[in-house]
Amino acid sequence: MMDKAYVAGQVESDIYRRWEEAKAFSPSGDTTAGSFCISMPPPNATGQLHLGHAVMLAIEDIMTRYARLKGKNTLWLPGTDHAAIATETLVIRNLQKNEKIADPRQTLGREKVLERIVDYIEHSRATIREQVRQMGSSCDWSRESYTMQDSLSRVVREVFVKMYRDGLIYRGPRLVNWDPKMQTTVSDDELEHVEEKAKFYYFKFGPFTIGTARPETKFGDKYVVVHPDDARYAQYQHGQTFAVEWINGPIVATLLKDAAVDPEFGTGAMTITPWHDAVDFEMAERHQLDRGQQVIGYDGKLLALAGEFVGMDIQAARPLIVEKLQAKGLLVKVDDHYLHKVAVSYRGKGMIEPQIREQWFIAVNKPVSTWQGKWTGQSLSLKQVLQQVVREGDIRILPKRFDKTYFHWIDNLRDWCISRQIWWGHRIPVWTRGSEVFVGVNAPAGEAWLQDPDTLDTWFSSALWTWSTLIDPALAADPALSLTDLLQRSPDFQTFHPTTVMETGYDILFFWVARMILMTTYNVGQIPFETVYLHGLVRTRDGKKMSKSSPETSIDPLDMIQKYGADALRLALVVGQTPGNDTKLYEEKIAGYRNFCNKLWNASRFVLDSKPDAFYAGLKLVQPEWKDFTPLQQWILGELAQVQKKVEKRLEASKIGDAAQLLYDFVWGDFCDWFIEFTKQDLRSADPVVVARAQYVLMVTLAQSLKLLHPFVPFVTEAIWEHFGHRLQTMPTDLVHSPLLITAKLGSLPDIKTSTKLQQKVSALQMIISQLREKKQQLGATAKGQIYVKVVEVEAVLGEFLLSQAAYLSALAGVLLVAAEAKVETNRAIKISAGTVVLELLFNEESADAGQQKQKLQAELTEVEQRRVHSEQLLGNVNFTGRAPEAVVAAEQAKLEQLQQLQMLLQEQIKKL
RNA sequence: GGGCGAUUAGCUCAGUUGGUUAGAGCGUCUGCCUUACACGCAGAAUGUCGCAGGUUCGAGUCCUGCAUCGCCCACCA
Repeated sequence: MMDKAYVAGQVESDIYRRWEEAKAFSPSGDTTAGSFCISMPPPNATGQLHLGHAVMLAIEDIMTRYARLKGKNTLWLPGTDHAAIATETLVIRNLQKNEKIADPRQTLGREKVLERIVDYIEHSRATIREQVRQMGSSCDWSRESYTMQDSLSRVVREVFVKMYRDGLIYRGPRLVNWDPKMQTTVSDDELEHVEEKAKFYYFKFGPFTIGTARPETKFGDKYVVVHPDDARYAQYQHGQTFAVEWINGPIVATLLKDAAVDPEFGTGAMTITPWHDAVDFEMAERHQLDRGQQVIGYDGKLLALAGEFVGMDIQAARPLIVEKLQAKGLLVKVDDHYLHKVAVSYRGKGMIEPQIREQWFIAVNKPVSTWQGKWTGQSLSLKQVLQQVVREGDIRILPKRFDKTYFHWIDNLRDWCISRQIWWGHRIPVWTRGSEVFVGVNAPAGEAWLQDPDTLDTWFSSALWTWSTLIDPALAADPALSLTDLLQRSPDFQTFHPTTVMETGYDILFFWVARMILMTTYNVGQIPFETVYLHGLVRTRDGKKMSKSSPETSIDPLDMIQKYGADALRLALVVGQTPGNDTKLYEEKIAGYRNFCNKLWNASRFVLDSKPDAFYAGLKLVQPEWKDFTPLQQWILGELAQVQKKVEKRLEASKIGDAAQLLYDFVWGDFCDWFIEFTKQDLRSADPVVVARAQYVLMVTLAQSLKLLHPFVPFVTEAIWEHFGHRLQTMPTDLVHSPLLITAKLGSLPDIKTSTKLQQKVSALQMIISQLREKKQQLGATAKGQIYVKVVEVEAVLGEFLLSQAAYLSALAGVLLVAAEAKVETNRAIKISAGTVVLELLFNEESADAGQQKQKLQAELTEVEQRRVHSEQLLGNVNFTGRAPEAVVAAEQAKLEQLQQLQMLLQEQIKKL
């Protein structure tokens, strides 16, 4: 016997364990229906599961379970990311806070700090693993991967070496985004621009007046730049030199003309500081100038060049520098309300100071790729390959509009700085000894080699994720094998790459998705995935981002799972979720889907437990033929088949929310509210065949619904499935299935004929029932006893149908239906229009005021006439028939006929009164 | 500055290639513990579909402009 209510918390972990024990998450190995693979975007190995993860897991699990249901050889590969900067910062901060070590790097040294990080990660990875399980994720844990595991680290080094030898990775002095707080570089994409109100200063610079918001960088400036077409400066020549009295004394400056200067801004003249500004750096490169001098140190303090300001913090020095310039009579004016944006680090939120440093880069514009797509023979740059694979449709991005942002991003893409000055991560496989340089997968032999202290950008290793995780770790341990060997000999790679879908948040399209395409096309010669499904952000009810800083607005997925179950949370996250759009989540929504789970549970309870075991014991049923089913049974089976078709279509079109909604409506509406209620009538029958057949249809419909629902709500469906076992023994054999729902195949129900005619008849029946219920409720207060309904006027076929279903009609509407000939005591008439039918129903209620009645009817008549006229005009219009589809014309004609009929009926009645 | 998206019931959102009287859930109101479910059943009320034009027999849906909100990108020092 099933419990009265479904309590998710009591069964979920148990069910998950059973799935794992049955190894249900591993690929079946049967590739007849094709293979399917998703690489799980690795959550950071730090931290807790948040709603972003939850949406990702829900969507991917639905895709995965659906693939399994369709019999595909399915793999969803889980893993975690070492999250270099985030993790290192966190561990360092913990050491400072908990162990009072002021400067852990200094005190402990590289090895010890790394040990602490590894300890920390081991612990938090275990946590996140558990949390991923709680969502019901059916990923294959036996293949769990981690960016820092040996096999992946090896691949990282292989790729570095390959790209270095191919001339794509190089080292050079470049302007980088330096984060003085974290003491590392940050990539362009890891920047955030924050609006800030500042002062904007105008200074005399020789004959010019220049504008700047950063006087503290200006010590070494010796170039002033204007726009080539600026009439105000037409008298000066490009390259002309002149003497300037500047902050720390007289200098010789040079004038440059460059179109990058905006003549409208400030005075149209500026000085450049290549060492601390990206635009200036590019301008210096363009005119082949020297790169100037470093003014600000890596610690964010002024250097010797600043003269007496040396060692000062920028913020503190700025006003003093301005003061000095003013004293020298160089300050022209100050604009106090200057609004601009400053760059801060996405991770640490520290102010970014551009600096020139020696860094490792990947060249994106160098034409070297051997990409074997439709462009064999051409030599393409990495950038071009990135564009081609999406433009030519090898990779499809959902929603499509993100193509544009993607292309735009690529257009502006500069060489990717891959080195980071932190310790946690893959160390750059480059060793030096004096002037010797060694680049290799393993350390060079011999003494005194020093390895580059920097590590690689986290995204370097994540960019390899779709395939580095499919390489057999045992093979990767063999140094004799080349990267090509590893790929060719790893069965998982051969079976599952390119992966089917990359499902992730649109916020990391550039960080990650684009880089996977870049690194995979180049190093493997394959696309990493066929489709990119980008989900949106989860927001609060009023559209705000959920953040840790305001815990009262944010929802903890783990709390919700505990309270409402993982299934409810999954549905709440997925219904209404369309690719690329944000969704709002709030507790009532989750509660609503919890209710649905309970509804499903109870409907199942009715189906499975409404008859005692003894009843089933005596029952031996053969599979009924189509004609044996009652019209209502045929109807529900037809609806079910149709829903299945639609759900499959939506899922294949990645419309996950729509598919879920469809099933929700079918189960709650068609199945529970109507079919089960209709069926109660059959179950009361004295004829065991009638009862058995009714039970059969309930079972079949429920079983198939459970299969369809399983990807969305795996726990409750599996829990119900468990109770199916002993009941199914009495059912025809084609329903017998695997003991676990997770491994069941969807299949399709045999011999179902969906009929639009039948659907129309049933919806007419439903509409009449609804309207009778309403009428009954209206009369409820006054009417005593039974209400008699007489079918007076009805289109022949439909009328026949309605009369044949009279028992159901009267049961569900709570009215007693009498035969057409039966006497009716009083004569108050109401009309019910239902689809293409007009019924007149008579109630034994007190006779109403005739005048009032007439007035009402008259009003109705006028409306009907208007609609009739409109309809006639429409059909009379040539364009209408010329352009509209036939079905519309037919419908319009039917509507017209009906209106004409109704009009006559009304006229007759008015006459009678 | 450039690009993208959103605007439909009190709230959160559906609305397929233009086509019957624009839908759902939550909330509200009314009546029900009808032996699957009160996490429920039955019923009701609520909409100038952001604004202004245009195309069309017909526009929530297509076009133009405007407004408000949100996001992304960008080198105005």
